[in-house]
Amino acid sequence: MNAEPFEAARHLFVRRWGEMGANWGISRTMAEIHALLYLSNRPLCTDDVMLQLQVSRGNTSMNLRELVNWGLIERVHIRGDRKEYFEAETDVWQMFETISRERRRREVQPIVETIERCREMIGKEKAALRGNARKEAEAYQKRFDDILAFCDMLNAMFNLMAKVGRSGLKPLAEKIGKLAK
Amino acid sequence: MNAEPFEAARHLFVRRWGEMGANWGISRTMAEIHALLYLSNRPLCTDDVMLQLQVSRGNTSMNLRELVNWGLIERVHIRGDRKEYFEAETDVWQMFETISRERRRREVQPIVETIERCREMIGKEKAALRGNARKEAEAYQKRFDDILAFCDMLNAMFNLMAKVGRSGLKPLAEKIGKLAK
DNA sequence: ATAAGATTTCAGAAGTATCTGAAACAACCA
DNA sequence: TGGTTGTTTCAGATACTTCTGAAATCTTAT
Repeated sequence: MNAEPFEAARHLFVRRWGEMGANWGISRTMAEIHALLYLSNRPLCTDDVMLQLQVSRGNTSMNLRELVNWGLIERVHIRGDRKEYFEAETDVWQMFETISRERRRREVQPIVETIERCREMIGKEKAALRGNARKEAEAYQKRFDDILAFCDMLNAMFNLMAKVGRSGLKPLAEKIGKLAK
Repeated sequence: MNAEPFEAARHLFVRRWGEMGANWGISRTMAEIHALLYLSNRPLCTDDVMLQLQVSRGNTSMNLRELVNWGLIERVHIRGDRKEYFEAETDVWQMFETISRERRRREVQPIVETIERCREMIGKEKAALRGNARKEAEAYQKRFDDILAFCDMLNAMFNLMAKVGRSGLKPLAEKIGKLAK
């Protein structure tokens, strides 16, 4: 029996996951490391990752740390071994919750704050305006408000999905039903 | 009255929208152009964009074309003017629908196909395996299946939101309720 | 203490993505 | 047809991101 019968499938998956990461603003290597750990049935150490992906120690170290910061993998210790090992979260709904929460906190929140600020800036000017200029101010406000409302709704949806999504559509429907009343 | 009372707010918004784009794998300039057009109450031409954002003609032309390809802006013609003008979609739910559909088609679909292929590769090997190796094959399949199931669910959610999201939570709840039955 | 093993850091190198500007092209007009 | 205006293209330049590797740091065992 081949010691690595799944190598081909794993390579394929790791490569694609890396490409996806690159498309979505996550470094290719970080995504590849994540894919590798997601598939692995045992914790891996820095050298395992270096060997599999052919990347440098420094790069591996930095990306592993970043993945730990994101909460997508954790450090685990193996008795009688001084090395640190890493293990990925394998519940995809938990992964979804983690990623969406982090990205919202890091990247969506600042935008929302900026847009609120933009809205206020227009609000202050509006009082002094008449006629066309006032109309324009209102149009600007509407555009900002539309985005803010959309963000609220999206946010609510993501929270709900993270909370009850894994158990299927039914509990989700009930929750939304209650919210919508 | 100042001809541009909203300049500050617009600049702020354009800058942030550009940063967001950069974070999410969309070129900063493309996102900035989109922001500019989203706020504008009239169609803008290439020179307007060049002037506002201080970017070259070539860059502007390429990014405008890309935005048209995405379906986020359209070309409009103004009578008696040979120049081409551009106008953004301003319905944020329509924007959401367009962006999520395009990104799924371009970026999620290939991953799903790859994972299905990975699953099959394992499936083929599995028949010949016994004991531990078989267990491992099943573990691999489970990981792939989990992601596929998650993608299906997410896909369904996005379709629903695109369809009924703009009218609030209530119709969404009803739709999901029906689906979940 | 100190030596060996493991990890982190970061300056500079390598690799990507994006942008510029000028030339080629296209559309229209007189 | 030739001239004018507007648009697209793309090779090379620039800017940005990611990676390497070796030195510094930390950790543990003796």
